[in-house]
Amino acid sequence: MNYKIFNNRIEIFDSENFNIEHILECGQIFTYDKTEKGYLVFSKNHLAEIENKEVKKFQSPTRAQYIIKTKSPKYFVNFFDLETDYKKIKNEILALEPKLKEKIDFGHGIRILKQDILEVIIGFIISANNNIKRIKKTMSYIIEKAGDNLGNYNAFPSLEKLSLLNEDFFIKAGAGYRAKLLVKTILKLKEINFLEMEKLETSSLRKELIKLDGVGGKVADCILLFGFSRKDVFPVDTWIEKIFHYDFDMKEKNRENMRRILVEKFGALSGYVQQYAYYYKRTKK
DNA sequence: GACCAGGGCGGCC
DNA sequence: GGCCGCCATGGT
Repeated sequence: MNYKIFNNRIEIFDSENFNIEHILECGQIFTYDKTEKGYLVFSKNHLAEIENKEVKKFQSPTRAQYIIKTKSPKYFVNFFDLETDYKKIKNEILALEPKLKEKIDFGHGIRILKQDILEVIIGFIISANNNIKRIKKTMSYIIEKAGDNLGNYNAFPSLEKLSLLNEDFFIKAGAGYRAKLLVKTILKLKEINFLEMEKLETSSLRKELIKLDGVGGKVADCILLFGFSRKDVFPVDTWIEKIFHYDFDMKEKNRENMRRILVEKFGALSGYVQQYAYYYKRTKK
């Protein structure tokens, strides 16, 4: 993608394949805030401030569309997946299923973030039978109360710090009945070698993730997609279920069966398709 | 005051 | 194995 990297910022010139609202509001991340100028994004101990310059079409194409202000530009080049060619991905999806054009056009600026695995695991355990506003609120409570202060913001707590928190803390954070699941999983995570896990193929890794408390098939798929960057998964939630019945006019009721059908159809493109479909269904009107 | 939210779990058959 | 009721709680 067309971008330039400096020592304290990244400039983005491609508004067709990068739209910060599409990226952040498509439900893949819960650790961000909307501001007057744009967005603040938190990941591990890093912070990025994204400004939309809203360049008009008749203005010079040498002017940046977005400016990502950060002390960690290299980290966010990887985080925002800037080296992946999304135009190519969209064309491959359309070749497979032309019906998806409206959904891809609607969320054309989506990019699948490369998030920290620990944050994704915690976030998506909280996500079960929950809504995004409340998930965000719970996550920011955890960061605010348990993360190291780094000046004007806090880092996401390390596994060590998380393991010091009890069920009562997560209930206060608003996690509800998921609080005890979080405590159990955090304890299990301390025994896991993440580097070894990353070597596993998707189906084996999925089975390992499901062993964690609060992680079933759908949450495992989200962890695989957003944390392990595996694109050969298709998380089926209540919104995808609606699309499956309405847009695709299929009568299958079992989510596990829907998942199998969708992954079989879209293969290595599944994760991308899921994001375009989800964002469209949840956002439009 | 229902109904819904990026579902998972345990009990029952 | 599949089905079903329950689970906390804020948003709408």
